[in-house]
Amino acid sequence: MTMALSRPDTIDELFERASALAGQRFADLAANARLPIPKDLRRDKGWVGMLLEHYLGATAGSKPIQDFPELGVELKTLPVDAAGKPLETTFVCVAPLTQLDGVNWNTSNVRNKLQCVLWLPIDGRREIPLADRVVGSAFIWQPSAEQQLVLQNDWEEHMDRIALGQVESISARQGTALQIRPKAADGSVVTDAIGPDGGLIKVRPRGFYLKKSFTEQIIQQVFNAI
DNA sequence: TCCTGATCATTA
DNA sequence: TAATGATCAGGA
Repeated sequence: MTMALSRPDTIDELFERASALAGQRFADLAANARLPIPKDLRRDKGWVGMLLEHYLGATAGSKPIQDFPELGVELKTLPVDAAGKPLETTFVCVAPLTQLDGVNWNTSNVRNKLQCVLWLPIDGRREIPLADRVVGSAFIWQPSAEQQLVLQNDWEEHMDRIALGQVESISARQGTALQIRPKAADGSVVTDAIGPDGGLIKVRPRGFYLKKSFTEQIIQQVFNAI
């Protein structure tokens, strides 16, 4: 099987290409891409995401923008168990910790990234060898008005705390759909943030993540529609 | 058993 | 360092 690796010109083309991956084993996809397949994901946590980006023609890069900016689409793999429940939270983007003037929900990176997402469920069961796991059925999601409101409320609460210098007291338990957690290579990585006294302090970088309960609802809503 | 906090690889 | 792609794994 040969896949085109160019950038898709339309959302339909992107969706068709993603749909064609359904049922395919990682071992075969990796072989066709001439990509070595690791034993497990312990030291290659982003391997599946990178593999599928390759097949879908996403631009490799580290820019804080959507995967398919001309289509306005963000690609997210979603590891699920046998019942189709998410096994992991979903990283959205890095949380801004300084220079918050003028930052609001409508211009936020979170809103931009989540406006239109091509979800690609994948078998994430650790008891299955990585090579034998398969890709699931892709679907495109745009948040409902209700979901947007939940996300906005969470985002605003988190950003309020950050602006008040309380970033270090933000727990992953906070937020209905959107949580804030550390996001770094290790404990040595630090960045500037607003401290309790209003000055700059050094903290572990933080990221916005979608909680499993939220992505589970997204999957359920698609399942119910079928 | 599940979730939070920690961590891994890569690129620019 | 900061962004991308995320999953790991111990403690609650």
